[in-house]
Amino acid sequence: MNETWINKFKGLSRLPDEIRTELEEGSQIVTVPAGTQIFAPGQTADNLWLLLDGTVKVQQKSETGREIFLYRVHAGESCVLTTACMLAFEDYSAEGTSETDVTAVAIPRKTFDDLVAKSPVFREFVFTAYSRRITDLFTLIDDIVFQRMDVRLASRLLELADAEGVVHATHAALGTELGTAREVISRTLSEFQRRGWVEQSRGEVHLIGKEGLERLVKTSSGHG
Amino acid sequence: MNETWINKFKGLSRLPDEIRTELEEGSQIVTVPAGTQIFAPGQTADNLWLLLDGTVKVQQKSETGREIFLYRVHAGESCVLTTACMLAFEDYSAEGTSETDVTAVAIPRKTFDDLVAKSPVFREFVFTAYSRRITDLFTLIDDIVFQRMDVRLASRLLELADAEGVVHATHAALGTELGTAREVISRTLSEFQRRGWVEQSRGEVHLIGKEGLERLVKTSSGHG
DNA sequence: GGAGTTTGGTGACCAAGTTACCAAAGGTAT
DNA sequence: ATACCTTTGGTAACTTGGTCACCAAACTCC
Repeated sequence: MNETWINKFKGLSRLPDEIRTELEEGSQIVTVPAGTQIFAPGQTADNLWLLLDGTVKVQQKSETGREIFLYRVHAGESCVLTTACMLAFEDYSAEGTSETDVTAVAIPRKTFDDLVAKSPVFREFVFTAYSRRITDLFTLIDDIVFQRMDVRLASRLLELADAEGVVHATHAALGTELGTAREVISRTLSEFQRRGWVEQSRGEVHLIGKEGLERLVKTSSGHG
Repeated sequence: MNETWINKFKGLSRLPDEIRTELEEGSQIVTVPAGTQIFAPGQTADNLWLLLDGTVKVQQKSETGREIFLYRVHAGESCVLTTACMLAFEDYSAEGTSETDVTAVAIPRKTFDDLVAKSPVFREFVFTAYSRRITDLFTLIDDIVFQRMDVRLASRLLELADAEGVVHATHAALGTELGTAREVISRTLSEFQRRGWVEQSRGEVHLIGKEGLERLVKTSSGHG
């Protein structure tokens, strides 16, 4: 079982055998239930996490008590923000929480440091993860500044919908995801409902006209 | 001369002598005039730049043609975004331009990779730079989402003022810095003028009542 | 079933972004 | 100098989004 997880990570597939062994033996598979705080301000992170299963949501708490969603870490990705803490000894104000039950590989600082020193492939993997996060944040900033709320909400609903086209989230939660107020979500969802794109029930949004939402997103993002 | 620049970087002061030598001999001091594009989408970056003098402004161009300022690299800091490109072979949509004449140390990819492998101190320096940028971006997002424009403008004016308290920038330029429209800057500056905090002339804002601006910033940021 | 909590709805209001102009200041060619 | 163009800044009307205050319906827990 231990020999297979590395293949879940594209950037690690080219690792030479001896480094693979070191990585496998120097790390540990862990599981945490949904809703666990993985890292938080003031908390020392001693492991780099590579997600095998589940999702982790990273959000920023502002001093005024409000929150904004920054990004989501999926299976096959690394939660590189913990390394920021781990290696740079910097304070950060973001926190990570498991949204689902999560299985992950925990790589302790020592193994991490060792592998970065020894393996060019591992180095590249880590730097790629960093730069992906940075470019993701650029995209987020662009979105926040230049994109209309209705477009952002439509696109997020499409992302969050399950196989049945249902989004399990309260208006308040969607507000946090997009860094806006619950009222704005309520307003916008009413409008979507009026247009026949969604139906609502407590804690759920049913997408019954995905085409409309998709059209809104397509015509407004990019060069629309 | 070459032996002194390393001391400008706090994180590098603990470098052992042999690594210092390798860094000095494997890198090069370069100068570029104000207004030069240091890196840009689609352009390969082959060097990590450490700024000795001057400032570099990093901004994002959105597909709609608008721009938003992301951060400014000062002397004593590294322009780590180029490494993102360098190591991760990722597309990014941000571009860097020298705002002033700039002197920098250019570390070629090979030297960089070598030093990351060999030196724990250099490794920490690089990861610290990355995580500082990431946390800076978090702060920026927080600002954009939760802070009022007048507070953001006041704080930016105080940052950009020269020794005489004069900011040399057009309303449009300030708009780009803050990711807002020129009209909003004009409006807000008129209000600042009405309150006796600034005087304006073409391309310049004179801060004549810094206390007012500072008070506005202080009472509104953090727990105000 | 009653009390408290969570979730969603609404209206009024304010802040900020957009659109569409215009005017003033500066630069340039002749 | 003057006519022309470009850059910069001003303004009004309007739309979108965020805030505040309050209420009602739905769920939970005794």
